[in-house]
Amino acid sequence: MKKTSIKDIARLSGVSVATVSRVINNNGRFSEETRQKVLQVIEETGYQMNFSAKSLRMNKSFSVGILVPDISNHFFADVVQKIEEILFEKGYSTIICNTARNFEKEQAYLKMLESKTVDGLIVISGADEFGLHLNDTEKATPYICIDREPKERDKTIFISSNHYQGAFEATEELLQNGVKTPVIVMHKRISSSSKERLKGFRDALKKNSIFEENILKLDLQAEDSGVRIEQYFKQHTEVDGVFAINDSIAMELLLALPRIGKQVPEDVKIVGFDDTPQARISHPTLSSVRQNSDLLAELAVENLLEIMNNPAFPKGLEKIVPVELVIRASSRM
Amino acid sequence: MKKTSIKDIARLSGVSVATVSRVINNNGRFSEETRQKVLQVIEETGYQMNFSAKSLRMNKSFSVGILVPDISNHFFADVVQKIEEILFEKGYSTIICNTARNFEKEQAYLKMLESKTVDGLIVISGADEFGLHLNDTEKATPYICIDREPKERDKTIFISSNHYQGAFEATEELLQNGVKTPVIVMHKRISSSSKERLKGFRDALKKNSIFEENILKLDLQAEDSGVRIEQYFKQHTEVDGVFAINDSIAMELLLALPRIGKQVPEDVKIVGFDDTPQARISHPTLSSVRQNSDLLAELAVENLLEIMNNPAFPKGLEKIVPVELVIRASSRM
DNA sequence: TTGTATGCGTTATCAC
DNA sequence: GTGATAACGCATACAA
Repeated sequence: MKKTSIKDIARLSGVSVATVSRVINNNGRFSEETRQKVLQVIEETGYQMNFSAKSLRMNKSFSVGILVPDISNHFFADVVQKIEEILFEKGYSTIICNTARNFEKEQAYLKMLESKTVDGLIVISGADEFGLHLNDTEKATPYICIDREPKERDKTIFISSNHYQGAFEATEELLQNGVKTPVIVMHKRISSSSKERLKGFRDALKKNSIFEENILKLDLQAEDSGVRIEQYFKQHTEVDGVFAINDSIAMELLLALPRIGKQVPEDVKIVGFDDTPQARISHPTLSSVRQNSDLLAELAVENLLEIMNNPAFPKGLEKIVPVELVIRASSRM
Repeated sequence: MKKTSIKDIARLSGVSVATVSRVINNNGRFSEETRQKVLQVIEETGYQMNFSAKSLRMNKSFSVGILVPDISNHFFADVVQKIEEILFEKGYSTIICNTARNFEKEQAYLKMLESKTVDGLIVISGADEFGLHLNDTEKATPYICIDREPKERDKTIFISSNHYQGAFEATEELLQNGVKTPVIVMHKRISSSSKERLKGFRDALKKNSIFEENILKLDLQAEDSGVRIEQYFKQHTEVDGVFAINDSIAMELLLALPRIGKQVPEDVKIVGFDDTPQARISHPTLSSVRQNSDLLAELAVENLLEIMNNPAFPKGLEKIVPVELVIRASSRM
C-alpha cells in the first residue's frame, strides 16, 4: 500500500493537485466549499506531506543542525534539549551532531548537513583552532555560534555566556574568603569560553594585587588527571584556593585532594563552573557559576530564524548572557 | 550562485546524467576513463549530492529517529550519543526527539518523523501506558525498542538491560550487608524497566524470606521529594536499607537522610541504578547498577539496520543485556 | 476560483 | 558503455 499523496487527495476530492496544494498551504484563492472538502479528505486519509518532495521543490529542508562537542556533558545536553524543543514548536526538526571534539568528524558532519540542505546551523562551543570551514560555496548556510568565537564575526551572530564575569566573580569569591594563593585548573584544549574564563581569573588577581599566576593544565583525555592533581598540590603546598574551569574538573579535585590530606574548604577552597547537578550533591557541595541555558537557547533560535528568513539581517552582533555565582560549601568555612 | 547538480557534472565531464549517477553510486557499467573524468569534475566543483532529491526518488531518507524521554538524563544521553555515532558511520543521520515524557509531544514527533519518511526508529524507554501509535498505515516504519516493552512484540525487536537481575543483585547486596528492613524508592510513573526492577526487588526479598514489602513512590516532578523522603523515614524508623530505582533518587536520599539524622551507610544502606558519574563523587560514594550502554547501542543499530534492509527478518525477539553491580561506600560499612 | 504544465535533482528503465 | 527519459511529490507561473 503506497502512501497517499497530494494527487490522491485531489482525485478523492474532485479538484486538481494545485488546488489541494493551495488549501494545504493556505496560499492563493479557493472557495470555502473546496477547502472544507479537501480538508475532510485529508483528515479521512490521514495524509502526510512528503518532506523530501517539498524540500526538493522549495530548496528548504525545515531542519537545522546543531554541532555540539559532547552531548553527555550536562550543560551542553541542557542547551541542546532546549534548542530542540523551541525549534520543534516552530516546525523545524533538529539534527544533533556530536563532534566529540574531533576535527574530521566535525568536517564530515558539516558535509552531511550541507547535503541535507539544512536551513540553518547552531554551533556550540568546540575547539578554537579549527574554525568552521563552511561557506566555501556562495550559498552559505546561516549559522549562530554559542560560546564559540566565530572566525568571521560578520557572517554570524555570536551568543555567549559572560564567562569573563563568571570567572572574575568566582575568583573574587575565593579571595574574599581568605584565599591567598589561588590556582586556576583547566584543560589543555582551548575554547573561546576557557580563554575568557582565564582572562577573568587573571583580572581578578590583578585587581587584588596578586601578581603571581598559578595555572594547572590537565589533559582530561588521559585518565591520570587525579594523579596530576595530587602531584601538583604536593609540589605547591602554598596553594589554598582553586578556580576550576568547569565542574567536572572541580569534582576531580574534590576526589583527589583528600587523598593527599587536604580538606575542602578548610585547606583549599574551590569554585567551579556550570553548576551541574553534581554540584548540589558532592561533598562538600560545590560553589559554581551557573549559565543561563534557557536564555542561551532562546537567543540562539530566535536569532537563527531571524537570519534565515531575512538574509539582510545585520550580523556581526555579539550577545552576552549574564551568569550567576551560586555559593555553596566548597568556598566558605 | 546555485549549487552544482548532477546535471552540471554531466555537462562539465561531457557525459550524460545517467552515467554520472552510475559512477557516483558505483552501479552499472562505465569505462574506467569516464569514471576518472567524472570523479575529477566532482572533486573540482565540490559537488554535494542533494539528499532531498535522492530521498524523493528512492523513497528512503537515510535518516532514523530516536525517541527519548529526557536527553539530559546521563544514561539516555550516553546511549543516544553512541547510537548516533554508529549510525553516522553507516551513513545515516539521526533525528533526536526529546519527548519529555509527554504523550502529545511523542505523537507530534512520530507524525513529523513519518513525514520525513525516516527509514527507521529507535524508541528508548518512555512511559508504559501510551503505546507507540505508529504503523497506522501499512507502510510501517521498522523500529527497535530499548528498555520499553513494545505492545506489539512481533513487529519489533526488544532490547533491554537485565533490570530484573540488577535489582535482584542490588537488593541482595543490601541484605548481605545486614539490612533487615529494606525499602524500594521509585517514581510514580511506570516504565517497563521500573516494573522489572520492582520485580527483582520483590523476588530478592522472597528468596531471603522477607515478606513485608516497603515501597515509597515519589513524584519527582514535584519539588518536594526531599520532604517526602524525610517524612517517610521519620515515620518508618525501622527502615535500614534502600534500593533506589535510579541514581537520581539515590542522590535525593543522600541529601535528605542526613537532615533527619540518618547516616549512610551506618544507619541506612543504599544502592542505586545507572551508575551515573555522580555515584563516583557523592558522599558517601554510591553503589549502583551499571548498564552496558555500548552494547545496548550496538545491538539497537545492528538490529535496526537488519530489519530495515530485510523486512522478512524475524521479529518478536528479545535481547537481554547483562548489568553489573558496582560496589561503593553507600552499601558497605 | 480553479486547472494545466513545468521543474526541482535524482535514480532506474529502456533502448542503442 | 552510454544516453534519453520517466517518475518521485510538491509548489507555482500562467491560462482559463
